[in-house]
Amino acid sequence: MELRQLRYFVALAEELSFTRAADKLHLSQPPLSFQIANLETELGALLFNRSSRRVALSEAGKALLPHARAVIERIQEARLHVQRIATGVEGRVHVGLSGSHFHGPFPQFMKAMHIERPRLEIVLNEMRPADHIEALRDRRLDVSLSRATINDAQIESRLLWRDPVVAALPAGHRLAGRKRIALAALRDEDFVFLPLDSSPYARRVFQACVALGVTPRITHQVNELPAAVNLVGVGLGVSLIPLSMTQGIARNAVVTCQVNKLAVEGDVHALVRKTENSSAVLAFLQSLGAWAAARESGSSPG
Amino acid sequence: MELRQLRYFVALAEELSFTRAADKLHLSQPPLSFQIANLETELGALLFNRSSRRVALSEAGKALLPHARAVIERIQEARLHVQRIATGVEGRVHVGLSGSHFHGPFPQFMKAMHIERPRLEIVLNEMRPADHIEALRDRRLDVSLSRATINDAQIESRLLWRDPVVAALPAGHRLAGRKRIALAALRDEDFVFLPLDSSPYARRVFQACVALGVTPRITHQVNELPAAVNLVGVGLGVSLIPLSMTQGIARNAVVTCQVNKLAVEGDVHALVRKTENSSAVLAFLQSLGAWAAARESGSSPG
DNA sequence: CTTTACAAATACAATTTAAGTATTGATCTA
DNA sequence: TAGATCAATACTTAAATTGTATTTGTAAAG
Repeated sequence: MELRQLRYFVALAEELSFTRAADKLHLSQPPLSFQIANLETELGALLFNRSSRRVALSEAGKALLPHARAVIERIQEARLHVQRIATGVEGRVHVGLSGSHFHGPFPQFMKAMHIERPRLEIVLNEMRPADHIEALRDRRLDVSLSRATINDAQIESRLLWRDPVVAALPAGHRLAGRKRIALAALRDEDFVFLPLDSSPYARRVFQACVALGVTPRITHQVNELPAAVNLVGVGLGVSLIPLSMTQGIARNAVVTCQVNKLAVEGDVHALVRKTENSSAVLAFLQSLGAWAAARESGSSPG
Repeated sequence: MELRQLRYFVALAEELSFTRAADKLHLSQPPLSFQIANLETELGALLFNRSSRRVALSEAGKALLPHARAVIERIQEARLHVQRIATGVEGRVHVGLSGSHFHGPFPQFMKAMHIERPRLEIVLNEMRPADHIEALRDRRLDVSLSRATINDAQIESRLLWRDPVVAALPAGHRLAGRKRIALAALRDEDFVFLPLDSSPYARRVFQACVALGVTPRITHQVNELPAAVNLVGVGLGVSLIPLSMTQGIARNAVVTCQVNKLAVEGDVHALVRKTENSSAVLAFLQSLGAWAAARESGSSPG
C-alpha cells in the first residue's frame, strides 16, 4: 500500500466518479482505475461498487475511508512538525549556568526569547561551571553561560555582556563609601568566596589577586555568588564579585567599590559547540547574540 | 512523501546504519540512501546527522519518527479493518421485522448469531411489513423477516421455518378444548386482527377466510400480533394467528385450535436483495439459513 | 604518518512502476 | 434503437525505483 493509492482513494470516495476524481488529481482516468484496482487487489476487497455507470463506496471502502483520511492528515502534521523543528520555531535548548546569572541581564533575555519564540523550550541547568565544557562535549548542554572564554577546537565562546569585578564590603565596613581602593587594603580581610576547584571564574580572580601580591584568606566558602553577597551583607567578610551581582541582593547591607589594577573581568560569555547544533540552538544563539549586542549598544534594557 | 520512504526512514532510525537497514529491508544500500535523501529534500530538513562513519537521528528526525510509526501502524489497522469487513467478521445488518418475530425462533437465532460473530452488529428495525419491500430496495434494510414470499426480479425469499395459522380463542370460549374446528364455527365471532393495509399476512389470511365463505368481522384492530393475542386473552374476540405466537403470551388465557381447510400459512421467510449485499449480510444469511435448516430437521433447539 | 578497512555517497544501467493515449464495452437516456 | 457517457482495457511512453560498480571520506591499525 502506498500513500498515492490512499490519496487517489480519498479523491474517488469524495467525487464518486473516476473521471472527475482523476481530473481533480490532475491525472487521466486510466491510471486512477489502475491504482484503485491495485489497492483493491492488495486488500482483497472491493472498495467501490461500480456498475459501469454508478460508483459507490462499498462497506469495505467505508471502513477504509476514515483510516485513509487520518493517515493523510497525520502526514501533513508530520510535515509541519518537522518544519517547525528544522526552522527552530520549536525545539529544546539545554543551557548550563550558575545561580549568579539570575541576577544579571539574563532573565530579561529569557522573557524576550519567550515572546519571540514561545514554542522554544529552554531548559536551564544549574551546574558547577567547571563541568560545563564536558557537558557541552557530551551534548548534555547546548549552551553554557560562563564568565570565562575558552580556546578550543570544538567549542567557541561569544561575549554577551561585560561585568567588571568589584569588591563587595559590608555596609558598615571601614572602606565603605570609597569609590576605588587598592587590593592591598583588603590584605587582612576575611574573604567569602567560591571553591576554586568548581569555578574557573574564582580561580581567575584568585590568580589576579596573587599577581598583585595579595593572597585572599578564604574563611567562608559558598557554591554560588549570590550566597557570597548575602554573607558579606551580614558582615562575615568581603568578596570580589561581578558588579551585576548586587542587583537585588542585600541592597542595603552591601556596598561595592572598584579595585585598582585588578586584572580580571566577570564578563559573561556564551559557550557553544562549533558544530552539531540543532536549529533550536542556532535560533536561540542568534537571538541571544542580537539581544546582547543591542543591550551593550544601549538601545535595549538590561 | 510516500509510505516507502517512511518505512525506510523507520528502519534506518532503528538500525542507525544504511547498510544494516538496507539489509533488513531486503534492499541494497544505494536506493536507501537515495530515498532518505529524497525525503530530506522534500521536507527541507536533514533527518540524520551522518559523518560518513556514524549515523544519528537529527532533531527533525526525532520529530518525524513517532509520526512515521503512527502512520505505518494506522495503515496496518486499516488493512485489518477492511479485511474484517470484507470477510463479514465485522459489519452491520439491518433487519426489518414485526413484533411477532420476537415470539418465535428468531430470538434464539440472534443469540447463536451473536456467539458465532460477536462483532457483527444486527440492527433490528420494527416496521410495517408492507413497507419491507421498498426498504429493501432502498437499502434501508438488508433482510426482511416476512410471513409472505415474494416473486421479484431483485428480491428473493428463503423459507426459514414453518408456522401454521391457528385460531386463537379465549380460554373460556365455547369452542376452547376442541382440537380442530371449521372456520364457519367462527362466523359470528368478533375478530381481533391486524390492519389489512399494513400487513400482507393479514390480507392473505383474510382472503383465505373469504375463500371459505366467511368474512371475519374485525371489531378490534391492533398493529402487532402479540397485542392481538393479549386482547383475545381478555375475551375481546378471537383471532387467527401463527402458532408460534402463543409462546409466552397470555399462556393461560388463550387456547388455540386448528382450522379445517384454511389455506394459509404463517411461515417465516427471509427476504433479501439478490445482489448488492455486503459480506456482513451474506454471513448473516448464511448463518440464518444454516440455523433454520438445522432447526427444521430437528437437530437444533427452537 | 601511511595504510587498511569500512560505510555512505555517487554514477550509471536495468528493471519496475506509473502515467498517458486510444479504444472498447456497457449502461443509461432520448 | 441510437447516442452519450463513463469505466475498463490495450498498449505506448515516461518516470521512478532498484541494483552493480565505483568513489569518497573517515576511523582504526600498522
